[in-house]
Amino acid sequence: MKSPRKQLEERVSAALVQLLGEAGAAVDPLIRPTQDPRFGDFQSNVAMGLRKQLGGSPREVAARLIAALDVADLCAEPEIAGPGFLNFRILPSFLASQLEQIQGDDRLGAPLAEQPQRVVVDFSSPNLAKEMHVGHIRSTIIGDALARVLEFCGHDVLRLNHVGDWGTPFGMLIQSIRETRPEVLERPDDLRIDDLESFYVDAKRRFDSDPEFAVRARKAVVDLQAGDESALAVWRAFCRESLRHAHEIYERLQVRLTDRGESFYNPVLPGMVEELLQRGLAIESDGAICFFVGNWTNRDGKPLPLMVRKSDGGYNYDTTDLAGVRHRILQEKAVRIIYVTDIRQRQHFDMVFEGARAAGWAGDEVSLEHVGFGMVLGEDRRPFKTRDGGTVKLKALLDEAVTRSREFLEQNAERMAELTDEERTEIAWVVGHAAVKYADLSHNVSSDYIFAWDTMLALEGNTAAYMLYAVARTRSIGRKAGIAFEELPTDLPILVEHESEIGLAKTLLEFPGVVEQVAQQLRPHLLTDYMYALSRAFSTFYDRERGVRVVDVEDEAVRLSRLRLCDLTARTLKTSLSLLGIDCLEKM
RNA sequence: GCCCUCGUAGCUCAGGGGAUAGAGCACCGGCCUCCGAAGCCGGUGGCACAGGUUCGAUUCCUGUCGAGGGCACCA
Repeated sequence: MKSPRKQLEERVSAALVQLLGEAGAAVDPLIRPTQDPRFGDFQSNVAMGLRKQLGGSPREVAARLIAALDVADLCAEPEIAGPGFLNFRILPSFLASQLEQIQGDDRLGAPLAEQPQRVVVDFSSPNLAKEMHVGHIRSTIIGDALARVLEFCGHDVLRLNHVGDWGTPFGMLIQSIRETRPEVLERPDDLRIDDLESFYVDAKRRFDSDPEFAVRARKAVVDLQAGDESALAVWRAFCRESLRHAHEIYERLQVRLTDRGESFYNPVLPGMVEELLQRGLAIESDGAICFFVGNWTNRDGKPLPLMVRKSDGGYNYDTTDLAGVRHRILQEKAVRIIYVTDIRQRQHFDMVFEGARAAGWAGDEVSLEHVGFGMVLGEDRRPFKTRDGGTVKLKALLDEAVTRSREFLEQNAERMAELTDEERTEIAWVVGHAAVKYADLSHNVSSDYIFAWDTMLALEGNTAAYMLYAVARTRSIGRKAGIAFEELPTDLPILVEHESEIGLAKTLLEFPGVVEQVAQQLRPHLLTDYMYALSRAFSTFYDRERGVRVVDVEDEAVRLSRLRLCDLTARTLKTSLSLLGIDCLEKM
C-alpha cells in the first residue's frame, strides 16, 4: 500500500515522462505537504525548475503538466498558484478507499522490503567491568529502535553488542587486583557488579596518576593476550558478571542483543595486520603498524593513521573495529552496517569505513553508516550527573522514572479511584520506562538533549504519556461501545466526511511513508513526530466541539466507520510504539 | 593549527531551496447537565551576523562571531 503522497509522486512522474521522454523519469516531482491548508494537501514545486528545459513561464509548464496528469480518482483538479506551484487536494473518497483496504492489515499498509537486506546494527556496546550508566542509554534505546524498524521492514537484522571486554581497561583492572587485592585471584567467581565498579574506580585512579603502574597495566594486557591463565580467569569472571548485569537491564528495557565483544576478534587480529602489511596498505611508523587512510591529520599536521598495532605489540580499537567491519562483511554478509555510538567517535568510524573500502572489504554494495548521538545533559547543561556529581546508574534512573510516574498518577484522585492497585503498579512501570525511551527517541539523534523529568513525564505535549493516553482512550471507546475491535469485519465501508475525519484519515495513511523514512535515514524522531501528529488528529476527531460523535451516533454505518477509525488510530500508535520498544496500556 | 557538529520563540525542541517557519512548557483568554478535561480551541512571541549562488535562501556555499567535540599507541 503506497501512501497518497507516494501515489501522487508516481502520477506526476508519469506526466513528466510524457513531457520530457525518458529523462522525465529521473526528475524528482518535488511533492511536498503544503504548509497551509489553503493550498490543499500537497504541492509540487517541479514546474519552476523545468522552465529552462521546457521553455515558457513556470505557470505554462505547470499547465502542461496538469494536462498530462491523470489524478482524477485521487484528488480534485490540481490548481496552479503563485509563481508555478501545483496544488493538490486529496479527495475524501480516495482516503476512505485507502483506509478500507488497510483495515484488515496488521502492517497498516506498510510494505515489506522488496529486497530484504542483511543488516548489522551495532549498539549499546558498554565497556564491561562497569555498571551500566546514563552514558549507555542512548545507544541502547536508539539502536534497539532502529533494529526494530528495520526488522519490521523485513530485513534480516543482526543486533550486535560490541562490548569493551578487552584492552587497556582490563589490563589496568587485573594489574590493580594483583597488586592490591590478590585474594580476588583465588576466588574470581565471587565477584559482584558492585565490586567491579569499585575496582574499576581504584584502578583508573592509579592508572591516571601513576605512570609506572600504567606501564605494568599495559603489560598485563599482553599477559592476557598471551593466555596467562590467572589473568584469564579474572577476566572471564569480570566479563560474566558484567554481562549478567547488563542483561538484567536489557531485559527490563526489552532489548535483545547478541554479545560479541572486542575479544571475539582476537584470533584474527595478527593475520589481518599481516595481510595489511603484505599488501602494502600498512607500514611501520614509530614502532607501530599504521594504516594511513583518507586525509586526516594530527595536531602537527602530519597524516593520522588507523593504528592497527601499537609499538608494544598490542592492539587497540582501530584494530578491533577494522576486524569487526571485515567480519561483518565477509562472514556475516551484511550489506548495511550501522554503528550507534557517541558522535565523538564519528571521525574514528569515518576512518574505519575508509579503511574497509581501501582494503577492498567493503565494495559499493555495502553501506557503512555511523549514527552518532549527542550527550545527555542535566538541566544545568552539563553532562547529566547525580546531585553529588556521581555517575547516574541506569538501574537507578529507571527506578526513579517509575517512582516519579507513580507519584504523578497519585496526584490524580479521580483516575486513582478507577484503578486497581495492580493496574496502578503496571501503569507506573510502563509510563516510567516509556517516558525515558520516548524522551530520548523524540530528539534529533545528533543533538545533545537535556534530561528533564518534568518534561518527559508530563502528560501534555509530545510525550510517551500523551500517546499512551490516546491509545487508552480508544480502548475505553471500545468498551463503551460494547464491541471488540478485533471482531469487527475487515470490510467495513469507511466514511470520511467531517473535517476531523479527513484530518485523521490523512494522518493515518502517512504511516508507511514515515516508517520507510526512518529505515532509510535512521532518525527515530520522525516516528515520534508522526505519532504526536496522529494523537492530536485523533484528539480533534474525538473532541466534543471540534470532532464527531462516535459511540452514540444513530446511523450504524457511520458508527462502525468511526469505530474503525479509532481502531486504526490505536493500532497505528501501538505499532509505532512497539517499533520504539514501548509497551501499551489498556487503561491509564 | 586542521577537521567535525551545532547556533530557530523567555525555556525545551522540530523543520530544511518555495507561498504567512511549526509544537510543547511558561504567560493571557475561552470550553465539562454531553463518548476519558491526563483533553480541545484561541492569543503573545523566533531563523546569530555579513556576503554569494538562485526566479526564490531560515535551508545550499564562503566568511565572521559564539557553543561543543575530535585530532598517534584510551575507547
